Amino acid sequence: MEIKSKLWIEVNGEPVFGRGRRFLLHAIDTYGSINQAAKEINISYRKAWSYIKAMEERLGIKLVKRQAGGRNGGGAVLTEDAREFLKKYEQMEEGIRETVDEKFKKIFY
Amino acid sequence: MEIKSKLWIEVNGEPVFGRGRRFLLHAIDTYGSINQAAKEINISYRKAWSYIKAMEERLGIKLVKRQAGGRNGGGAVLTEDAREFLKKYEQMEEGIRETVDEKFKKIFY
DNA sequence: ATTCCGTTATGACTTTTATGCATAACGCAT
DNA sequence: ATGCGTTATGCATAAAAGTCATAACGGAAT
Repeated sequence: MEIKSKLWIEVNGEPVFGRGRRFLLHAIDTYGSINQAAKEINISYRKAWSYIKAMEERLGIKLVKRQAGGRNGGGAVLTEDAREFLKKYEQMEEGIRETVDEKFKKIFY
Repeated sequence: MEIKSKLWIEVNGEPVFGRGRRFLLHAIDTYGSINQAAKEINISYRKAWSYIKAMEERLGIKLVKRQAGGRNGGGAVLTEDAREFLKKYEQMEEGIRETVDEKFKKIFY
């Protein structure tokens, strides 16, 4: 038996950001490619792409600058806005899970 | 833009308890009927029933004593185990949402 | 006994959501 | 021109969630 917690941000009742999307943006930042990033975090490119599309639409912010074609086939990089958002979210998340786990152990064991 | 958080318990990777189920058990305790409880928390009887079934199977604990037929058509009451579990979960949940909301405001505003 | 009532119990269907597949378009480098 | 690995999407399929209809129950009133 284990405790799980989830944290996400909504806009107009629609989810726009959570742990999965955080991993995705992070991986894009690392690998410079949506495709590569998706593989790395074990989701399909299709899904990654849908995530990004939805995030950008709902947030009204451009998060990923993409280029199809060109040297190495193209790629993707995070915008400054994305980096800022990511940073805030990570701060947000930090400590929450630990708090939850602690509480769980204290009560259920 | 708003923050959302969710807390739930899993057994073997399967969810067994969360806020919705907490409301359900609580309502059953109050109304003495799954049917009535479901209406009260705005879910279908079918869903409520599925919840209970899954919880009991996965937890391996009898949570709701039911009777079909009889005076007033029957009804349902929580077992002692259910009450205990509910109590622990509520302790668990207490304070978490507040912590999250606070953190969110501090960072995003 | 028979009927009535509100309940539990489930199967079957429908709708929605998520996932996966196939394919087009891109543009630099060779 | 051709090749390469990428982004970009429509479309089909699968899975999950939700809805609907109906059976069975058993005490109480008739």
